[in-house]
Amino acid sequence: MTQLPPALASGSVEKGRISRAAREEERRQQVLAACTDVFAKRGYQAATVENLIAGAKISMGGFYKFFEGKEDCFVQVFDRVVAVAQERIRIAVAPDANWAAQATFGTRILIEFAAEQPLAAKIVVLEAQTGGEEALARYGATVREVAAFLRRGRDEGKFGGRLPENFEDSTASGLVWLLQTRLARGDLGDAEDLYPQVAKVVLEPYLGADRAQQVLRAASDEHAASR
Amino acid sequence: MTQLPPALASGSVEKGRISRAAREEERRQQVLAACTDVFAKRGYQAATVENLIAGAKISMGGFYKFFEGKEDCFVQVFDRVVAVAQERIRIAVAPDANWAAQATFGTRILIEFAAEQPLAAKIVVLEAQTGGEEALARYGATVREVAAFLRRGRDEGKFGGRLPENFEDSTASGLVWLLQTRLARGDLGDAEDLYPQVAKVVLEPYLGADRAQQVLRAASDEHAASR
Amino acid sequence: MTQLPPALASGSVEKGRISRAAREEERRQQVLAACTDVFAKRGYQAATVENLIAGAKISMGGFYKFFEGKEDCFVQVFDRVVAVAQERIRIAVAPDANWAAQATFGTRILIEFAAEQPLAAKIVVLEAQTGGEEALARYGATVREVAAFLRRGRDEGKFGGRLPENFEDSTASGLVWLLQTRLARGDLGDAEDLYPQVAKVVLEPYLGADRAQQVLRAASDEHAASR
Amino acid sequence: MTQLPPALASGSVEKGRISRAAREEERRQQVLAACTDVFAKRGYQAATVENLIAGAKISMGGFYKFFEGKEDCFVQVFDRVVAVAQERIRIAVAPDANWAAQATFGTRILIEFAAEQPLAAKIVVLEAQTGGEEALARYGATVREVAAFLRRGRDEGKFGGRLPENFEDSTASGLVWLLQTRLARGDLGDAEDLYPQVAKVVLEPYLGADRAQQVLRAASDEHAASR
DNA sequence: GATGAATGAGCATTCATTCAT
DNA sequence: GATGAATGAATGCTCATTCAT
Repeated sequence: MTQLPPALASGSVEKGRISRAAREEERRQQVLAACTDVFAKRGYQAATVENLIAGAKISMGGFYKFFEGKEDCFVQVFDRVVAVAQERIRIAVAPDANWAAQATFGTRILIEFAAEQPLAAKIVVLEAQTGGEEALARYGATVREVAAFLRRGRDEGKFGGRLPENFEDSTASGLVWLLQTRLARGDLGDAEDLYPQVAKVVLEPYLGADRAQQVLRAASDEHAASR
Repeated sequence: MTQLPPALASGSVEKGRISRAAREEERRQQVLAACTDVFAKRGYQAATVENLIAGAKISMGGFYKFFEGKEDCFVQVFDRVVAVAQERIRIAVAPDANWAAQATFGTRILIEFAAEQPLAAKIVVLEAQTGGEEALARYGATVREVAAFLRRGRDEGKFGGRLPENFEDSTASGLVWLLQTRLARGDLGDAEDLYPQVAKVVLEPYLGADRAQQVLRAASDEHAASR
Repeated sequence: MTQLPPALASGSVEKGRISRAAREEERRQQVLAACTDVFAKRGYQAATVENLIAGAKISMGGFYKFFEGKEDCFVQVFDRVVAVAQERIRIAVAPDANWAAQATFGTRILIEFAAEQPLAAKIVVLEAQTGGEEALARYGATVREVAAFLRRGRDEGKFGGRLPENFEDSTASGLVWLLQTRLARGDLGDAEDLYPQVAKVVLEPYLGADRAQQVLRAASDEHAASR
Repeated sequence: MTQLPPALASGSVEKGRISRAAREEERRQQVLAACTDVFAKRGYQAATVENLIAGAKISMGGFYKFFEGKEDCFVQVFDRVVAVAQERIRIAVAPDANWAAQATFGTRILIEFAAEQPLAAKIVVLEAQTGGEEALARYGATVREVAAFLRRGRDEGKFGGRLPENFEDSTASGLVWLLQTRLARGDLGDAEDLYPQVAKVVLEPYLGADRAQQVLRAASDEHAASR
């Protein structure tokens, strides 16, 4: 099943409260993870609430305690997947690194995430298209966030200036889709091979082929060394 | 409305029969085109049979004469879009040209097709994901066909050998998605800018950066000259 | 079952059309009549759509062809009952008669109607209270119509002037309720006894006790003579 | 909120027990009063148990300690409203007074009660119709009780003999409905005007117009004097 | 053959009631 | 004892498919 994020805050002392709140949060994450899988396997439209409660092992009433309805459930699932991915990147990427390093590393983390949790990735990329208005809005917002990051790359290299206006939007959604399609077929092992290819597509438009190559090689060495 | 392919064979002489068969085929194409738009605009799941018969201006009974059901309708729509695209490529691309030329030209045709008929493209790339088992199978088959063509590129350049097994599958679906996302936003005008970028992604892995550049430039010149 | 109104227009000649339109209208009236009974017997809230389709012998789909939903069904039932009662009164009461005669005769018709179709009466008086917003609005409008007629009685006698503003509203709903309660118990035979009592309550406030008595006696004689 | 009846017996001495039993009874009355309002405002069917516990400020478990279920809650609410009204009448009406005096005074008390607590009145007259079998039975029983009292008026005047068998049932429920409709519109101020009219309807059938008038005038004078 | 009215299985959602804590 | 989270049966409604005309 789609993995859980590690409980975030855990410094509390008082026992009873912890246990209650923590167990609730854990349950919530379990439910969201189970729903992620159900949505991913059946598709947003085809997944029935009955499928969801069967998958999450909650009752009908429990479902409507957690969520306002099926669409709300999907939106929360979507948000959780995005949040988990963002958290992973936040933890892994040095905030004071330069753009190229952040982009390279972020790409790697994303690919690894998608490789580990293809169903979660499917939610964000594919099912969001049929998950109702709210889900579409979230999808758009997420793509814009990624695009906004990429756009900062225009200041990095001499090639940024000549790019078309919406270039980053295409790159952002195209890349995620690339991952998704690939991983949905179960080729998780290829993720490692895929990474340089993807990173190259990200970097080249901004840095040019030569510097992109340099950056990638450097990152690769560093990664190998850190093992 | 999504455009019709020109009637294929038209060398027949006998008048009554022709007229009958031709009119039926024309009607069939009209219906499929109308259904393409309905599916694209509403999504496979949300489109009701009533929407389809309203869009195609046929009766309920007529619908079930043409199609076995809603899913069959979608599959036929899907097949028709693919067939039309293939026909266009078949007509445009010289069958005895080398692989690089075919790839370059085919890419251009595909991009132009998607730019002209974004709704049809949406059917193939997006809605096929929620169009039932059969549709998914066709989607997979289509991607594999494209991938099979690409794979022949491995014999062309010295770089093909080191590519991962499933490399072409990713490229195939990734590229189509790139188009779709871009065109769904209404940026039809950018298609022209998009083409070299896409073609580069297709050619480079097989030919290397330098020869890819050459091929593209040559194709571009030829295209400009043919105008 | 709650009785049907006689088909209204019947002078058409063309056979096919008549038959079609007439049968549809007849079916419609049958369905409304059956729904009237179901709503009356179970109450608006307790009646399920399944009860209604079982009672009207239509399918689920048929129900939603006829009605937008359960509330719409109730509103249409309500409107039909009111329309039938109004039609009866319109036919029976001479339009150029004076107010007292109209009131006397109208009261008789209403009582007879309620005696014949207690379930229909229950719809208008009781169930309308729990039949949703639209039904409540219709109820209010109907009561106001009756009240408006009664109010014209203020010009007839010397007593009208001293009546409180909302006097007619109370009288209107009170009287119908009186009928309903009485008839719901199955005492349909008493309707004959009830009539003079009710008419008296209607007339006295406007005409005074003496003239009310006169009018009633005259009406009674006329009615007896007409038999 | 619907008012509470004064605690009934209070002659106990022992402090702890009193306090315990009294507090429980007080709580019970508070809960019933709150539920009265919830049922009256939302209607029996629309009121959810959650609404009731929110209104009565008790817990879910508490609710099922007090009541067997929603219907039982409604029945108890109904019974309490009837009991309070009866208690008021019992206190106000001299038990050895003649029938006419009791009827006149009782009518006044009832009207005043309905004017003060329209929501409570709504429970008895309107919502009881949709409050389930038991509630309907109680409604019938209550109406019969009132009718039984009225029926004793047949011995009082020379007119009682010719009245139809079920005359009193109609009068009883009709009158209460008259009040309800009137008060539901918010015309609480009119209650004073309404009283003579209602009392007249009650008395006349038994005493005849003249004696009814006398009795009413006498009661009116007495009432004025007692102020 | 062609039509579109009729069918009814299936779905999302609500809420009275129970029972573990 | 008191609490309120969990349960799941029941309901209003949609829509793919059939079949009488």
